[in-house]
Amino acid sequence: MSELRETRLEKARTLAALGQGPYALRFEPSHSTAELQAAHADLPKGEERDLSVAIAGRVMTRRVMGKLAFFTLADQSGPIQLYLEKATLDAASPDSPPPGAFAHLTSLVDAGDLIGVEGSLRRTDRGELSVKVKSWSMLSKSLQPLPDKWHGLADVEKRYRQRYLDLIVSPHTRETFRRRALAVSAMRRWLDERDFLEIETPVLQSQPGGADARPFETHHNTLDLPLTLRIATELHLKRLVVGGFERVYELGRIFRNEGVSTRHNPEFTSVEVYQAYADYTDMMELTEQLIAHVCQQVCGTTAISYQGTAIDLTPPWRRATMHALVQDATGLDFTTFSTREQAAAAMESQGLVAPALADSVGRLLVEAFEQRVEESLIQPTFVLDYPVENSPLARAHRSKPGMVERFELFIVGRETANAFSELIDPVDQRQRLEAQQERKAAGDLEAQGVDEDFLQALEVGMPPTGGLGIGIDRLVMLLTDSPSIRDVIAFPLLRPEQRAETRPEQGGEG
RNA sequence: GGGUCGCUAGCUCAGCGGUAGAGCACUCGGCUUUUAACCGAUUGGUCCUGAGUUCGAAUCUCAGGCGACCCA
Repeated sequence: MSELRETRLEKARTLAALGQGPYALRFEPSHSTAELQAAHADLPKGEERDLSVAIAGRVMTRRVMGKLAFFTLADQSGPIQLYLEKATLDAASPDSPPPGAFAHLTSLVDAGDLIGVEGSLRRTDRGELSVKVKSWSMLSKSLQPLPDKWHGLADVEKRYRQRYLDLIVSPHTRETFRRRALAVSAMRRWLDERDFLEIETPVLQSQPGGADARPFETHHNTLDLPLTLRIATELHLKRLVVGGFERVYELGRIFRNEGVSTRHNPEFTSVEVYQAYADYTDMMELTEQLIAHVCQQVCGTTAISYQGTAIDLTPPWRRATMHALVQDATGLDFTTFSTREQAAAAMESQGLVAPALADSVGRLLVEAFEQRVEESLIQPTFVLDYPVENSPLARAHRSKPGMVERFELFIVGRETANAFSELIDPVDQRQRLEAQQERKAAGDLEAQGVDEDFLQALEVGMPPTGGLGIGIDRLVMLLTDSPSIRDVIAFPLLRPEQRAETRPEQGGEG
């Protein structure tokens, strides 16, 4: 409450009068708490090491008992105990005005404050390595109380809205974002070492493309130009391959104007990788090597556990065609259907739904896959060979009519990566995009349009190329055992909270 | 878009028609080996918002807001 805040403001004023900020310019720690814990693990109970260390961090808990006090101070690396003795502190700071350095420390420092301390090391009789403090300084006064020290922040909404509090009190949350950073940097390093160049492509585009999704719309004022945020990086990265970059990638933010769920956030991160003179079988190898490497770097193993299920990411991974998987699960062999009606009737006989929007045998095959197979693919599985109708940017299969050379990677029942032997024939590509355009005109909001500039690039000649996209957020969910995508996005999209002061004035009736 | 559940003190929660509660945090007092410190005292509320039912609503009803989960 504001009374609590007022109390802390008063303490801040008192600190200022004592020459203690309360918002310091800088402090130079000599160690992190984890370094101290590691370096002095051998210090026996009740003994001291008379060296001088300086550490900075946030006061997490306070235990004051008369002329002795224990604080827990946490920096990024973790906690350490402060051993605060009145006699030691007062003797080391004789110039401190009454009632003395110890009293100032215990009465003006609250849980949540950032302080710096200098002192020696001591392991207490109870075995806790502690900094025996000789002097201290206020680095930043907190005006807000910390969440419950025992229960932490249990309210998920508060954890997302006030992620800073979640990070302060939840080591698990900190570890999740540390792992995310490790995963992203391991991925970049792996690609860089193999001569892939990361090249940034536009987020603002006049024509969205490269995926089936609804874009966010915006506007450029000076050019008076309607623009959309990118829904994929595909079409620009391919232009770069046309331009002669044989190995390119981009790891960055993608925006899709769709719903929010445990697996979807309107802005998310993908990496797309393109390798000239390669096909989708090369991309399968690249995918399993890359993801296994990242997993090894982040988790120290490729045999992990996700929500209680053991997942083995050690290559090689299972490969199966969509046809075979659907046949195993439903008994239906989609290669034998020549008309949509035939396929739909067969599906319905097996209790599957054949929606009207799925207007071809191929689209029904995908429907059957989604209804009966997808969620059962727990261990990493490459699902091969998709119908051409659903894959306007993938090249026709070398031996299977009506299919394209495409795979999606499924892990724990979720699509985690998507790759093609890229379509490089500009005439075929134009027909495919025009078919998309027709669907769009017929009301399919997610269908793609015809990107003339991209088609012109293809006409200049694009080498045979393998392309791959990986959903970083879903991969990080797997590597951090997180059940929701919001657990791996520091600031997930939420509706703005309606605050009292921003509420509209109560006026006339509705 | 549909369904279920939730929203009460700074935090974690109880209360489920009859004076708004507990633990922690805060404030004050005590305490030199604590680590959810302890002991004692105090303080703290738009019970998410609005309307309705009722002698009386945190509690029941309706509408709305925000969120979680499931489904599409």
